[in-house]
Amino acid sequence: MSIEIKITLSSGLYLRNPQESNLGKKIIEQSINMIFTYGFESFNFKKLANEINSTEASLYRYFQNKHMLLLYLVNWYWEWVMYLITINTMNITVAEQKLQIIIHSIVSASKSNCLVDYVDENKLQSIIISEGTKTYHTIGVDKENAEGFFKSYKNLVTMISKVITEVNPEFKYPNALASNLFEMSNSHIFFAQHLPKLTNVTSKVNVEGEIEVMMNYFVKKLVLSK
Amino acid sequence: MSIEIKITLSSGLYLRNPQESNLGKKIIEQSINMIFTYGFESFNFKKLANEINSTEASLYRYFQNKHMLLLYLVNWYWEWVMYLITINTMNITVAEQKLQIIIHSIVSASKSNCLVDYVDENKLQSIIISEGTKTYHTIGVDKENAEGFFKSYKNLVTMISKVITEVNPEFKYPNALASNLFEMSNSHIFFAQHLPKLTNVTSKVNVEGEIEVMMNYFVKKLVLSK
DNA sequence: TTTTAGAAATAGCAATACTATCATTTGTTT
DNA sequence: AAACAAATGATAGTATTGCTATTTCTAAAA
Repeated sequence: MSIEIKITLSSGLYLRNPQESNLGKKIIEQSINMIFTYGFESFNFKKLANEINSTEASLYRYFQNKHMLLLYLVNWYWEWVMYLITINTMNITVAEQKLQIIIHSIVSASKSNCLVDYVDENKLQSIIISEGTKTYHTIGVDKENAEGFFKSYKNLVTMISKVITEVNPEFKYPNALASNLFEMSNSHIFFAQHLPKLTNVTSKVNVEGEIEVMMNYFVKKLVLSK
Repeated sequence: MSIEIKITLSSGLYLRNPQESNLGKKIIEQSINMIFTYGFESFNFKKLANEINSTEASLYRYFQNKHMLLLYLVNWYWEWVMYLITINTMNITVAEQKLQIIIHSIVSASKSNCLVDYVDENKLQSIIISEGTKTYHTIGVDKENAEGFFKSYKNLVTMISKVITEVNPEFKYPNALASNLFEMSNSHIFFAQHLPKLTNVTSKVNVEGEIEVMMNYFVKKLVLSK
């Protein structure tokens, strides 16, 4: 017996809830592996179906297409980070300290214990870093936003921005800083690995640690200095 | 008669230099129009060929594929911003002021006078905002980086980081801030239009102006405050 | 036991992402 | 003006992708 935690995601993201069947869980598990390994562009439902000994048609019963599957994974991640922040800041009263924990949660989300066995948070974070912004950099962004497909991200940013405002009610750009912290974390983990000239992270062994220090420094300067 | 300025781009980006023929120029001009209008995903060489009364095969003689064409456009933009910064800061000696001009150049690149008649800088900036990061968020990023396909971006960031260091030699993250300024500008122009909860830009009429103010504020706090 | 929902098997189709070949036009050199 | 090469066009073809549809099988619920 094990405790089963379910992340609740907008039902518009899928045709059939993948959390509620074996095949669904295999789709999530193996799609994470394949997108992680081969990238989103060369990933498709035929290859995934082969890998899990299912058929293309079966996968299309769960997700409209691969874009929706990616959107599902990305929403999962946003909810996962939200969950991490919520439990890690639960007993913290000092806003400043909350913000530090938020930064740590964003940068090191994948280092946390796994929530469900079929989701590899490590690979998932890597997917968000490389493919995450592709979910909204599409021609259909406004329609999908209206359908609530980015709600988890907006909630996350709203929540972080509230803590920023708690730290400094005068600060004018809490939402912008909140989204920037998330994007900055992703960008610089990617840059450190692939385009090191675009960052100042030098260590190869403790990329996340260095980025956390940098982001704390940025936040301190921006929100705390007068 | 007109003065013709050519932007020099790495020859690895194309098979045949599009700047050196009529067809080449039409490819650039019309691909910008089509990617701007329909997005990169639903853009392809067959549609482009139809639009300019050419053939698919002819386009493939200029670019290996549509990804390389996008990379070409993005490199063009990076060079264009570099050019703008260079001429706008030419006679400025105060580093702090240079940095302000850099921020203005990044945010309002499209507002500047056109360099060549077949490139619509306005649409090009919009493409960079929506599709730009897709050029390096691919499985082949390391190989393409080794071939120098991101050199223009790295040069731009290096150049900006030098000015940041000039302003404050103690500042530890000049490269990270430089790339972040560029990405932040793009992100928040996009967010203001499509996902306003992720930013604090409220005006619909002067998005660029507000972002410029915000970025100047960030830079001031980060680089100038002690 | 019947019903039924989910999944597998199979087929097929339109679009995409190319590649190859050959003919034609255009521009350059002599 | 003739000869040549380079660029482009026309046409065809292939493998893969992104789906949809239909029919069969299977296992669990009523």
